[in-house]
Parts: sequence; structure tokens; C-alpha cells
Amino acid sequence: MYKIGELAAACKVKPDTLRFYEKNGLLNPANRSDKGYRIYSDDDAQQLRFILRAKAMGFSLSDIRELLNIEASRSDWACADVKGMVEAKALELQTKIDEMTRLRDSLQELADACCGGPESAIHCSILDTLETK
Amino acid sequence: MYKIGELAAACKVKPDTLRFYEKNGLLNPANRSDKGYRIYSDDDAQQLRFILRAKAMGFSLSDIRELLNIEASRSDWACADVKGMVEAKALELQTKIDEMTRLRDSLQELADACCGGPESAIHCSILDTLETK
DNA sequence: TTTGACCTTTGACCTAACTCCAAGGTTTAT
DNA sequence: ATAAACCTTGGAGTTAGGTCAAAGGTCAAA
Repeated sequence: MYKIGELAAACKVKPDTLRFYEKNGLLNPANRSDKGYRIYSDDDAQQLRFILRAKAMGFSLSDIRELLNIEASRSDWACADVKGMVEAKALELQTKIDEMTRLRDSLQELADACCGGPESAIHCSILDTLETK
Repeated sequence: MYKIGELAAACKVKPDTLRFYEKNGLLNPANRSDKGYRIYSDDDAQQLRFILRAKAMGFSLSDIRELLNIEASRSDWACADVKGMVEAKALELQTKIDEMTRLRDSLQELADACCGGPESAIHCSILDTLETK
């Protein structure tokens, strides 16, 4: 059984973050002390680690809420459901990666065309391109 | 000379966006009509296109403010300054790309390890991994 | 017993880049 | 002449994921 500060420290997050997760339905403490302090169980700690791991994998908090629902009643779901979520997220990431790769290539092209010398930028090809492409 | 709605339509943005750019020091209309309407010149239109092009290349509005400063007095800057900015931005993008690529690979690994079948998720390897990695 | 570290709640604030709304004035088309 | 379509300002709201502050209650050690 942990108080909020203890669990937070153990998982290297701030107490406020745990309160935020609670408010958003991701992690409810097992009970409260008679004075109203949040008391977290080992299960809660495990759930928090689940949340943090999923977050580190790139899931949003609302994705994680969904994963926790599945976790909570695994037998109601098929492997295909879970795999589908993960693949959808991987695809989503890939789409963003492609987009950023295109941007990076454009920028690199811009940079490569520039002399990059110490002379004044009056004839800078980069600025010219941005001005009138 | 354009009124705000005309310039906005010509560049496929909303009037509010132009007001927002003005408030943030990116684009000041050349003057105001006697009744207070913003009046944009051709130079303003060109500057807006510069802003939109830079944005499409992945520059933030505060990057763009800097680029506009350079544009406004090109002779005070060296090509190397401009090239440096572009390369820094390309590197920044690359860093994000690398990070997202790692995430995507982790997700793909997770998905690949899952049977993905229609049977219940009670023994789902994805959930197991998130629970206890 | 008193000080300091903890806990509570409510609610504001942060970044980025808009987007929308309300209340009112102006211009344009019919 | 009047209605539609435009313009003005100020200020609030959006998304995501926290982060902080204020005002107060609680707990542990010296």
C-alpha cells in the first residue's frame, strides 16, 4: 500500500500526474485512508506501470484507456482486436514518419543548394526559394 | 490592394489566421482604410506566401519570424546563417523521425509476436508484454 | 510542541496554431 | 431601402498531457 507520493516516486512521475490519470479514468486508487489520503495497492502500481509502458510505446492516453478496458476483461476480446489496435497505431506512426521524411528531404535539398558561405545573404538561394517557389 | 477576406481566400486561409499572424508579428497590413479595414498590398501577399511556404516546409511560426527578419535585411546576414537554420531544422526533424521509427519498430515487434487470431485475448502476448515487460 | 514534509481540493496555466463567438459598424447588391 | 455579406474588436475555446499555486488539513521526528 502506497501513498501518492510514494507511488509517484517509485515510478518517477509527479503526484499531480497520478491525480490527472485518476481524473481521466486511467488509474483509481484502491481506497482512501480515513483522512482522505489516496491509498494505492500493488495492483494499482502494476496498472500504472502498464500505463507508462504503453505511453512509452507511443499510445495516447485515450488509446491506453481502451487497452485497460481490454485488460480488465480479456476474455471478452479476441487477439485480433488487440493486434489490430497495435497495427493501426504502427501505421499511424508510419504515416507521420513518411510525412516528416518528406519535409526533411525538402529541407536538405534547400540546404544543399545553398553555398553556406560567409558572404551576405543578398543572393541566398534558400530565401529566394521560399520567396518565389 | 486586398481586404482581409480577399487575401485570405486567395491563399486558402481564414481571415482569422491573418489576424492571428498580425497579432504575432508575422504579417502587418500595409495600411487601414478610413473605416479601419485592413488593406494588404502585393508585398504583403508575397510575404504571406513566404510564410505559408515556410510553414509547409516544417518551420514553426517563431522560426518563420526569424526568417522574415533575415529576409527584411538580407545584407546583414550570411548565407551560412540561413543554411545553419535550415540544417538545424532538418536535424531536429531527423531526431523526431528516429524516435518515431523506434516506436514503430517496437509496435511492429509487438504485433508480430501476436497470433492475431479470433480466440480470446486471455493469453494475448501483447497485453502480457505491456503488463510485465 | 512545533516545524517541515506530506496530503487534500479547486482551478488556473502552459505550448502551438489557430478557431470561434458576440456585438456592433460598413459595404454591396438588389 | 434593406438585407446579405463583409469588416472590426476583445476574449474564450480547442487538443494533449500535464504542471503549478493557494489554502488548508495531517503526520512524523526532534
